[in-house]
Amino acid sequence: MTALVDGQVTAKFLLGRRRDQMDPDDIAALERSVSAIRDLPTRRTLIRAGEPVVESTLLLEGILCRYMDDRAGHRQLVAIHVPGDFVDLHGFPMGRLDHDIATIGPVKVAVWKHGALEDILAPRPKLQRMLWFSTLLDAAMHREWIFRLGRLGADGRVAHLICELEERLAMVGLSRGGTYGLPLIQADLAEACGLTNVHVNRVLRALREQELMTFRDGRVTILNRPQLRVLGEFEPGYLYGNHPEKVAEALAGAA
Amino acid sequence: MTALVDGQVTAKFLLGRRRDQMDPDDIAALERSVSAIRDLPTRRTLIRAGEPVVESTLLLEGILCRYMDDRAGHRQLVAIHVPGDFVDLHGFPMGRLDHDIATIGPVKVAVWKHGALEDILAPRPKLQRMLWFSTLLDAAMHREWIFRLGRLGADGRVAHLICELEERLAMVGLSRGGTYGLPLIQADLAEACGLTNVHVNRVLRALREQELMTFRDGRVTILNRPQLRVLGEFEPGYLYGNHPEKVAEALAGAA
DNA sequence: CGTGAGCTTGAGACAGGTCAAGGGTGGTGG
DNA sequence: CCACCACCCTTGACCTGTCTCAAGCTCACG
Repeated sequence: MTALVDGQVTAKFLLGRRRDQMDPDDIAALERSVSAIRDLPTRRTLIRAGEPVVESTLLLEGILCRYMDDRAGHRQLVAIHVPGDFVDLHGFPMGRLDHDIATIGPVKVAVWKHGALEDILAPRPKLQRMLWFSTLLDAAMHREWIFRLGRLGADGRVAHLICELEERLAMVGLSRGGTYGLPLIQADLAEACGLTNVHVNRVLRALREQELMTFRDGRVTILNRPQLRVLGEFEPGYLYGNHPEKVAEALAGAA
Repeated sequence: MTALVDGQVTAKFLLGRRRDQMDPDDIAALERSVSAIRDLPTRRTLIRAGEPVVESTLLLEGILCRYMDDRAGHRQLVAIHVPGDFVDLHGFPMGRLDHDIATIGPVKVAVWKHGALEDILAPRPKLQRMLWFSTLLDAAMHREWIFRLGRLGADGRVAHLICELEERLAMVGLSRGGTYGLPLIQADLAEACGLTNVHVNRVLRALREQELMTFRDGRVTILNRPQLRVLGEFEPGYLYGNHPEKVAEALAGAA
């Protein structure tokens, strides 16, 4: 349990998206109804598929993932979450999840009991709309992942993911100048890209040799953003960022 | 413009899911606020990525798809829609879409102006929750498609899709006894499965020779449902059907 | 009866998987 | 302080699933 300054818990929620359109009273209501702040260790499963979920989780620090296992036990990541993401808000309207959620590194999260959400949302259709919107961002990213797996080769898949994470982390102030911390191992990248870890290793080498990017010791450095985006066929429109052109300029300037 | 008996437009919406939990007054409000019923021809693009969307579409008859193109112009389907699906409800909270929507065969749809939705949803948080839920079904299916593309081989991908469509069509009464109409061509299946049409053709032959299923002239016939589901690693939980065990029994009985 | 859209099959190429071995590094315990 | 171990990264050799290219077939329709 960590003490946080009032108004800080949701500080990154929808940041870079529509946070500026949120009603301050709605934000205050959300802040007031948090039921707990928790720290969780590395590689811990938070929620298992099928079990009833009675609370929802906003990621404050660290990286979480959602995944599904195939019969042989091989994991497919279906989402990677960064701070500010309302990770399992899907469980609120649905009542259970169809996949597992787990930490990758250590994380800090805030949780809301679904009952508390019910109470604050009933009289606040606009806030409910915002939460709805935030789950649709997940859906948009899911679609992009389908595209990534269905149409891109191994290099493109890795490049696309690295570009997406840069953009998302930049929105919440966690990526600057083309470099960001990413506490994944190569096997995690493989599970996100539908590849083997051996092949991800080769892809990373190729990207390094082409001087497009590096990924070492949990840190990504993008060396040639335009080329990396071409390789990954990355167009950030699906992230529904506030100021896509301004972000693009800022990033170009920083590179 | 087609005349429909009052109360029929949304008859399939959430059918087999949570339709029975919907408030009759909410349904009536939805019915009343329909702005048009339209018939659309084969292979027609309805909505293009990025353009502002001011109305949302409920599919009444036929099959629609959502897709994204890669740089070379190759299409990746990210969703296939069946009657009862509120296809582009995502555009209501989001304002625009990140992908295109097109018909496959001829379809009949109902459309709602977003303004009309705003009006009926403001005082109806429960209805808004239902619409939210329906978009999260799409997200759940997206996740399953990610799994399909990331972890299954060609046979499994096709098998999985065929099983999913059977289950979804059965929920709205359009699949019986393991057979259903599916007005796709092999190239559409390929675009949904991240494969080439040549390879889909070979996969279909293999599935036919193993007496698991056939697909000819726009009709699917499932010959060995248990084996097909094993091959596709298909578990219908992600479809959030009302009575998964009853559905399973009914289907087993019909086979 | 010709034409085109969709289906089918074959042969060869290649991306990525599989299996196997070795190397670096940090943590732990003797 | 060193030895060991676990975890992760790296590389090589070979294998296979899927793609590519190409040709022919079927059938509905004008």
